[in-house]
Amino acid sequence: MYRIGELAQKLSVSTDTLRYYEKHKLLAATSRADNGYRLYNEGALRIMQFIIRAKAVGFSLKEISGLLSIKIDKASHSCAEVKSFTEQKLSQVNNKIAELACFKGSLELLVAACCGGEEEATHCSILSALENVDAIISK
Amino acid sequence: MYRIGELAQKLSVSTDTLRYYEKHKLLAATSRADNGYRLYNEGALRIMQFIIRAKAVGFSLKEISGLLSIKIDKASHSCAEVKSFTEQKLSQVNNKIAELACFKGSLELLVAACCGGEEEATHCSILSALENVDAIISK
DNA sequence: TTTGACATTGGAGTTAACTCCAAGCTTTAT
DNA sequence: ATAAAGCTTGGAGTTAACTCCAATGTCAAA
Ligand SMILES: [Zn+2]
Ligand SMILES: [Zn+2]
Ligand SMILES: [Zn+2]
Ligand SMILES: [Zn+2]
Repeated sequence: MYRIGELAQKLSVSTDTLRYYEKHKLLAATSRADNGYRLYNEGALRIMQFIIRAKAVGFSLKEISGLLSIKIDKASHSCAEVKSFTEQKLSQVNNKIAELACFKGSLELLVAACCGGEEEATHCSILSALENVDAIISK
Repeated sequence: MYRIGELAQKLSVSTDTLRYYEKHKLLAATSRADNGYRLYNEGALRIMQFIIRAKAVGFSLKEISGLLSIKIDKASHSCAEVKSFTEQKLSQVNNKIAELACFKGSLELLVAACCGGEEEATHCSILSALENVDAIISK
């Protein structure tokens, strides 16, 4: 059994994070010592690793909570369910990427058009593009 | 001069947004009517358009605030300054895209490996990948 | 004249995932 | 004996950009 600090160090997270996850029903301590200290077993360690990996893939804690309840009782859930969950996440990620790609494109245009010199910004194409609807397109 | 509701409608933003921007020093009303109503002139309209365009390009309100103070006194600032500001933003956007691309790649692997069938999720490759460090890589 | 639309203010609520804090235990080392 | 390190709790603070609210005032139309 690990005390909270040991588990935290093993996983490179903070003890606050562990307590936060407990408060938010993601992972409770396995038991408590006589003095009230939280104690975690290997199972808890593996669940934390699950959570950390799911986060690394982009799932939110709320979504991970959903995944955990499926994982706890796999027999009551189907592959279809898990896959559609994952596909939904993927499509969210794709949407965000598209939005950022749009930002990226605009910013690249702005950067390319600006001379970047040390003179006064009175003629700066970046500022005029933001002032003037078609400043970049019309060039 | 526009009242707040007129300007909001013209720009497709909420009146709350306009008041919020005022509170946060992005754009104050040009003046006040005798009854205390905010009044905005064409200059204010153009500044709002600047803000909206800058947002569309990915700048945060805080960053836009910086851009506005440059824009107000262009002669005291250089193209170099504006360009580096924009390049910084671009690099932030690129970092975010890279992170999301990483999520995307992992999620696609997960989705591809799962059969998506209606049977029990006991054998689901997505769940095992999240449980087991190398579940996907080892396949 | 009374409704309805519009405006004012200050301040609270939202979301996510922590992070920090104070006040107070327990344990271990010196 | 005491100090350091670790643990407990509840609760507040953080960030971004709004959004919503209540209580109240203004103005035009029917
Ligand atoms: Zn220039
Ligand atoms: Zn320039
Ligand atoms: Zn399957
Ligand atoms: Zn599956």
